[in-house]
Amino acid sequence: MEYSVVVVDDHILLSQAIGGLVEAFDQFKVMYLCKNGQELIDALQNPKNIPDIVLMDVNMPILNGIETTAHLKDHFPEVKVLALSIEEDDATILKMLRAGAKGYLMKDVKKAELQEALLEVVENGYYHTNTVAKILVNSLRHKESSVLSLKEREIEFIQHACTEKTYREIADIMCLSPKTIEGYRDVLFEKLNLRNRTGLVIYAIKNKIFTP
Amino acid sequence: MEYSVVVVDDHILLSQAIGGLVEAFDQFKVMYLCKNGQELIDALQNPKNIPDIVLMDVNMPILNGIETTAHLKDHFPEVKVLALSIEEDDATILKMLRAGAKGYLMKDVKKAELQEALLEVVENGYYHTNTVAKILVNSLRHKESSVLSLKEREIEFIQHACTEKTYREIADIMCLSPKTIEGYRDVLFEKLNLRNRTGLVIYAIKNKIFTP
DNA sequence: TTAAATAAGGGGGTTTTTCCTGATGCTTTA
DNA sequence: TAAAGCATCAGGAAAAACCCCCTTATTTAA
Repeated sequence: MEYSVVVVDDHILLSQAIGGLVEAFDQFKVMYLCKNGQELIDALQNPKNIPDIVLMDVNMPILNGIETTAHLKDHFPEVKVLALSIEEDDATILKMLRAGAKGYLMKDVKKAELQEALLEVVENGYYHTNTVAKILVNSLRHKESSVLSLKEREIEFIQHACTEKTYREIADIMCLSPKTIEGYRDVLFEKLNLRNRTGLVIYAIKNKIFTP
Repeated sequence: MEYSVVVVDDHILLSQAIGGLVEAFDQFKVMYLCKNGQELIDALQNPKNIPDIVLMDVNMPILNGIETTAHLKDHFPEVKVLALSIEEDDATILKMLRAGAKGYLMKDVKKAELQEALLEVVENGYYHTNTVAKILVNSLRHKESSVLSLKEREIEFIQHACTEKTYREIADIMCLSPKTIEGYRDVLFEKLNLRNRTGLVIYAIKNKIFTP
């Protein structure tokens, strides 16, 4: 019995290449390729197009891997998502797993490991490398820290702080007193252990709160 | 006659997958794969390992695509480098071409275009997509602006400015007077049209002078 | 071989940021 | 219902950042 696989990746060359690898595995067969999450969801409207496994990239235009995975968990829970990405930061991996991915592979895995991961996922329902396991354990210790505990208004402020605006200007835009803005800043410095605005900017970019 | 190809990419799965695609082309054969520029250069010490074409990723640890390409231009000019990357920003593409790459492919090209590019490179010596051609034209108009006209010392300063250090601390590290550091800053603000340090940080990240 | 560009440094003043402590009112909750 | 939590705002001081205008060598280039 062959398991069916769909590859979702906005880089066509890569999805074709990865598809080629999967085809080479006896137990697996590529059904089709998608350029983004929306294409996949559209395709799944036809029950004939429902695969056993989706090999999903994380960064995609239109509908990214996280949103797409969450959608699949709700509407096609029988489809197993295996994330495959060059993103290595903890926050992204956690988001993906929380969205329902059964495993997370860095793109620097070897061919054999891809095959093993695919097999594990169809047979046991999940596959996690040591790296990912460590991140999971860590995330429990630091319990939902950093990004996840930031409030909406704070995130909005951070995004403005990543521009050339002064705090006074940010206050005007957010319709708050400059002193309130300074309060936000002070709380964030304390909470995130930062010394100054430059640190905040770097933090925001690292944690994808702001994208340059 | 078959042309020999070497794939250099730190993501093993990708280099294997791309290698698989290349193998499928009648006219081309994969000699071996490398995980970074250093591995490639080491391998080339043996004349038997010199390929016709190198398919080179840009972002790699140890020795990146730009440095590696520059080294090949000097030491193995007969080897044709075809860049293959997800990086799409003008500065990177220009650096790569200036380093001696014969073409630059985005990773979202189709299989057929990869084959065409490979053929063009061995037959005509170069292959450029419309996108890349446009960037080249543009770069002539804006003649070497921005990043390229920054001096070594300025770049070093910018990288420090992207941390939480104060200017005084940066001055100590760079063994310069704080006033000189302020001079660097003022010149950069003027040259790059910025208002404050935050702007400088964002500029640095956008232009890959600093990577968070 | 002058002139221009570059690199390093400085004086002094203004603005912004940073760091305190504390106050008000509103909502949640024990 | 009293306490606790939270968002909002304030005053003031000190530090850092920003801005302009300037000097002195050294190197480069016309």
